[in-house]
Amino acid sequence: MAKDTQTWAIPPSAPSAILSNADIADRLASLAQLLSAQKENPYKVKAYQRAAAKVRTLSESIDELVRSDSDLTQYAGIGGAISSAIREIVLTGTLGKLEKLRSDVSPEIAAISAYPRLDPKRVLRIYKKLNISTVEALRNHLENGDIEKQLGSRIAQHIRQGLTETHAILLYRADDLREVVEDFLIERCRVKKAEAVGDYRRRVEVIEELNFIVETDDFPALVWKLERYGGRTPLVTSSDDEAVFALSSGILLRIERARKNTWGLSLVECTGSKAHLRKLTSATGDLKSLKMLGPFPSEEALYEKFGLAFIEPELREGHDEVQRSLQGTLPVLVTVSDIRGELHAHSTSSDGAHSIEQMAAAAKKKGYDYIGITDHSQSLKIAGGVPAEDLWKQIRLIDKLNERGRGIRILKSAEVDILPDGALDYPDELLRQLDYTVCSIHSRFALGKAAQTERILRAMDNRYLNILGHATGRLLLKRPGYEIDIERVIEHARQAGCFFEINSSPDRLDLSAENARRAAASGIKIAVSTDAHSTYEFDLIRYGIDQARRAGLEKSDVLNCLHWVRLQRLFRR
DNA sequence: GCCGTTTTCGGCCCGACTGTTTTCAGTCG
Repeated sequence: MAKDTQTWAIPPSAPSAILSNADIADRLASLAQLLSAQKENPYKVKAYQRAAAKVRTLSESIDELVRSDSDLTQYAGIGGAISSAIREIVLTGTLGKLEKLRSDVSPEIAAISAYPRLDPKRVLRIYKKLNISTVEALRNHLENGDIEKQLGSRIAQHIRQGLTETHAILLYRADDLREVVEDFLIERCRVKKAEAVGDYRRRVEVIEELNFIVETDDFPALVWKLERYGGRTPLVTSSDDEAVFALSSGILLRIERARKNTWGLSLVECTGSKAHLRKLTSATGDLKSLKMLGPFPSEEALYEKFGLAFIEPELREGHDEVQRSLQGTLPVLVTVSDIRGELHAHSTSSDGAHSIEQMAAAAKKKGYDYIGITDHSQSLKIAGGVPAEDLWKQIRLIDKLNERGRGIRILKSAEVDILPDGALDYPDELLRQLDYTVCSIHSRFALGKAAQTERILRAMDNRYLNILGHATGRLLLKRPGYEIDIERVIEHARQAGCFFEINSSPDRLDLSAENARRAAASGIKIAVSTDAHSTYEFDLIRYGIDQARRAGLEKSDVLNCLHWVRLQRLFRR
């Protein structure tokens, strides 16, 4: 459990006079917070928040940039006013506007501003509801579950993230961060080799710690340089060949020293989960003592030595992969290049950014054979849900487009809302005209587990339900999904001939790898879909494939690795 | 407050539903 105020151990060599990017970002975020509490123009509030987030991602030292008179408006989200504010922070150590606001607001809000990630409006709501007035009480009510019980999981999640010292990030953010840190290690720190390992390499969907192994002759010099990453990056712990830093972006950075002739061994040690490594050592013996048996310059060399087949990083979670590696029965994991088409994509007919023709052209460019257009159905007004009569027209339009032949088949479909009573959001005679459907829940998340499960089962009883979209509705780091009895849903899907999807949107990744593994174990094929709302989002398929691989899925487990002809048969119930 | 090749001003989703904080803020994609 994170402590209230954690003071990182900063060795005397650290450049403590220099403001870190995190220090600067915190002040901008605090200002945003107080402006929001004052009911300032919400776009101004957002502008400060965006600028704070931008500052957190930079590896350059903002402090140094200011002192060398660099132009900060080169960064997106930082304009004239915020650039001046940053200059003031760096050169005077304080921000007049922020200090003034702090002295103007109530003591409750002033106290909240020590936690820049908290939304003061939400906190004040909680204060009122629970009749409390301090951050300490807020923390207590969070820990004993009152906040979740009385104000819901979304608010509780927000408070939890606002009060804790480290802040997990989504995998796709970690991808950007990995690139920036790796560049810094190689270009600025001059390490001979660097490779990301740990959860990141296993493609875990939420990252709390970014791990690298590096090859370097001078580890202390590397630590010295990393302490200057982003102006100043606090060193949390260090030893002769390992160091942990607290990055501005909120997560920890762990650097471990590896050596050329045991690089493969280090990769294995630093990539697998604890459960995996426990099982692995039953085949290899204690990994630490393997150094004597080496060299192991590559993972392949190590696996070969112990008669193991190569275990893909995504599988190293401690399920049955070590055993299957020994038996030579590991799955051949699905890859992005196995995907033949997209089964979940939106167009301008509902809330997408591009037309059906543009989406089709982009899908073709990706080498796909088919693309299903799954615009929202009529009930989902907020997302421009397509009225029934318009869907009839869209069906005829797609028929025409397909007649003209564009080198890609456009599938007639819809993302059909599953209504609270389990009915589908279009009449059967219309659904019958579609090539297939994706059916999803977008409302009434709080029905309760039993009712929510029944709702889905009833929807599956409709023969026009083909794929259950984002089955649990989770949004990573924002809200847990609605509660369902996943075992019952999987069993019902199996009997009814329904399929699931892994929604590749980086904040959904729903089904989770765990649920996808269960579904596949029941013999149910899974669509790996992007839910693209623009042509750019087709590339998110990578994240869906990551999770599919973590679930151990092979090409034959994935619906959209099939030719349309084959798929068409599976969709007829 | 930031941004821009249709814009240097007027945008920056948004509209219906939910639920209990009884009058509107939070939420869904």
